[in-house]
Amino acid sequence: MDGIRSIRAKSGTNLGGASAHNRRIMIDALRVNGALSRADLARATGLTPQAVSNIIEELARDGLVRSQASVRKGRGQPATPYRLVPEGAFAIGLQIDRHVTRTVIVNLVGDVLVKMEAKLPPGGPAQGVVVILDLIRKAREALTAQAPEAEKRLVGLGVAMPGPFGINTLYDDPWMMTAWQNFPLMNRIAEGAGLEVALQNDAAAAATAERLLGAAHGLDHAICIYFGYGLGAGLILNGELYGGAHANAGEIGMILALVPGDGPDVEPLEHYASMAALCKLLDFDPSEPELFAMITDAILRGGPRLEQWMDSVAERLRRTVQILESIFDPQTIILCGGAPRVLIDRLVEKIEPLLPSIAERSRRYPEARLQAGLADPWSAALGAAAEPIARTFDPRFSAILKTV
Amino acid sequence: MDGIRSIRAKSGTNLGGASAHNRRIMIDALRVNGALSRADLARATGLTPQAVSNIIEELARDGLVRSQASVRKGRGQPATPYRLVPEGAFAIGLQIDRHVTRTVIVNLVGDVLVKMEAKLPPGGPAQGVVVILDLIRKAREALTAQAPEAEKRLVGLGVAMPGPFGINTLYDDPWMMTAWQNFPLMNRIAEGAGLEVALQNDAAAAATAERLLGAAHGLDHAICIYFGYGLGAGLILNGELYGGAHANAGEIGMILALVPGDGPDVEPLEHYASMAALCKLLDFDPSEPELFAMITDAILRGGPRLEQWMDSVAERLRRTVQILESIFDPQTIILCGGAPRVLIDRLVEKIEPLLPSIAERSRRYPEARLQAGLADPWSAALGAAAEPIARTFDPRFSAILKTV
DNA sequence: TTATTAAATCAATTCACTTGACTTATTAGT
DNA sequence: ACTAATAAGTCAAGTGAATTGATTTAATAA
Repeated sequence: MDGIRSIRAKSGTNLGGASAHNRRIMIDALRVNGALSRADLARATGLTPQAVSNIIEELARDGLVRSQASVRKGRGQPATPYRLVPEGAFAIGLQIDRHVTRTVIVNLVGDVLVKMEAKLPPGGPAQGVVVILDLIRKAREALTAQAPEAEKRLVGLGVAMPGPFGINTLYDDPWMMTAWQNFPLMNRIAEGAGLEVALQNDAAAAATAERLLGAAHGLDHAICIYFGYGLGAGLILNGELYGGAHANAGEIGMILALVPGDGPDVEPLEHYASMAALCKLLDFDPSEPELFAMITDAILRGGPRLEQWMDSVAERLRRTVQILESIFDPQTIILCGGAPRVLIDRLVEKIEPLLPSIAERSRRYPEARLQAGLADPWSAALGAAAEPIARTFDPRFSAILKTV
Repeated sequence: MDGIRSIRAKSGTNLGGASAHNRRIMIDALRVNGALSRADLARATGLTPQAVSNIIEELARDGLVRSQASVRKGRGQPATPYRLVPEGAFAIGLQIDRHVTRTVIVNLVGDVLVKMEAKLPPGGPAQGVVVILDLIRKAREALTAQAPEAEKRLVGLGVAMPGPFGINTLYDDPWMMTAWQNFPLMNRIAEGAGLEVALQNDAAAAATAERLLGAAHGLDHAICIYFGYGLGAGLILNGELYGGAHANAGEIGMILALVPGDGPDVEPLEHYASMAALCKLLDFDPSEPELFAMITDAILRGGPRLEQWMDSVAERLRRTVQILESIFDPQTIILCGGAPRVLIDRLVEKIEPLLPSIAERSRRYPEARLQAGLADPWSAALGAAAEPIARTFDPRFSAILKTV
């Protein structure tokens, strides 16, 4: 179809693109800095005070920002700070996991307003999608009960699923959800919900959440290692989530040998370091509703088998962190996950001390080389909800350009 | 100094930023597609024909593009294609290596017009900078002899040096050029040459060269593994070189254990896979002027020691490729280097077959998963020269924004 | 009390892209 | 050979968001 004219070019832009960008940086600045006056915004963004005034006025009219009491801070007319209005926008997040689906609704600042989950029937996507659409409907009803005007301000629906996408049989195993990926799920959900739908893998979603309201808040270069049922990484580069050429970037669970002593038939990292591996070790059923509590208990009880597993996982992750630092030179690396808090915290402890790398610079950031992030069964769903917010309001190159 | 106002915000933009971007995408489109009519450009970029007409007219006035004979291609008025004018801009590249410094001057389309090198005196940067400035002066004289108008059209001077930067003693070894990095070299060169100066590590420079005129031409997601005296990677993400938070991204030479069988005291990858390691193996003096010829001879002669070394390097790089594919999901990976052609080609051969990864998709690009790129002692210098061209003419997010 | 400083606005201007009508040059079809 | 259709490209007026420069407002310092 594009065989006739296969001209490769980037998109142009115009006044509208510039204007859209300026609106986004205002919202971004308020999100990162809390509350700022127009004069502050003008200085920080390089725009003229007049331009900022016009933009803020418009954003206020749209219900996205609001002034608060003016503050005297020295000579001169007192400044009127503006802040984001939490009820300015809402977004739905949906996580589709192996045995369960979860939905979350957040507002502009990332407050969670609705949380609901449902068991997925074993019949595969054709039956699953019915459950999913029903769950979304119920969540929206709950939202409307809390905030009657919210429906009008829904900016999108984000979906998080285990990756990688578009690869049918790399390893023919139950670790991947092949059937789900081949089903036209996004179309069905978009139709059913009447919203813009975007798909991310779990790790990317978790990174989106970390950036909106977690440890990566305001950072432009951060790597989030997502320790969930599988293992992945969300890459925040230049302030944006990086997806690679086919939206599968960050699949660190697929990495092979890492640890001294590994034999030639070593399996992918994910087969050692993941909740799936832990469930196998403890002989827990991953579909068990009380899984998180059971794992938390098991870790608190301790025991040699578990300690040994955590030590070996920590050793692999220590190597992984060193690789990621060498490759990305990030501000920080965040270990987060759809895993119990204790597990993430214990792993971060055990991964220290880190291996030498280029991140070992004399003048470090406020940020540590490695830190713990969100650890919650809901973190992927939360990240899915963060995606439409980020896509609508975060400054991004692609938001400036025309769509051809 | 910024303790008083520590407001974190992104820059805004205006008509000027949009306009600058549109000029850049025109040049980019012509670079990638060869020659295009205004109508083609309008369709490909999403701008109106009128806007394209104005921009092209201006670029032609500035001597950056030129029309060629019009072509009839069916019904309708024949199109007038435009192409880049090679003499529209020039840039100087400078490579500072352990024992030698090289300079290259290229034009807008990447033709090499001048190539010169000089031995670096052992006295360190204070004496080295004299040699360097003298070399640059001579190169410019040679340029003026060829193209009298070129001096006015010099857009900058790129410098390539071994990284990492800003890290004094990670490994205290002669592999790094600590003294050089602590010397205010860039200031001295900028003063001496009267040009904008930018610093990259060798691998980043090589990637810049691959993108301007090598295997990554027109690709937006490519990883260039640079096999030189050290080992590094240049990361082309979203069409731009990615430098990380501190310009040290891509230091894959620092990665530790990789290969099944490595012991716990494994050294960084670079100590196995690099020209430095090869020189050690063959007992060659790296400062030897005929080094490349000697290595080429040695490889053509073959021998068990060399084969074994290449096998082991190939095994490590195979793992590295699998890691990079898993992490970046790129369109392709390019093995290039300041190393003899035969070595690069033999390594690419030996690295095949690649390990399974997410890059193993059914519908591959035209591009292979792994391919050989530029292999030349001059490739880092060439890349250094490509940097100012890229910075001045390539579409980039930061080029749209105001400088605060 | 006055001068200084800073926030914020008003009104006019600018500039690059867009819009819509028009010209020019070629081929397809009768 | 003529006419209609198609496409490239231009002309001239219009648009919209940021800029410019003057002005107003409200605070503190001297």
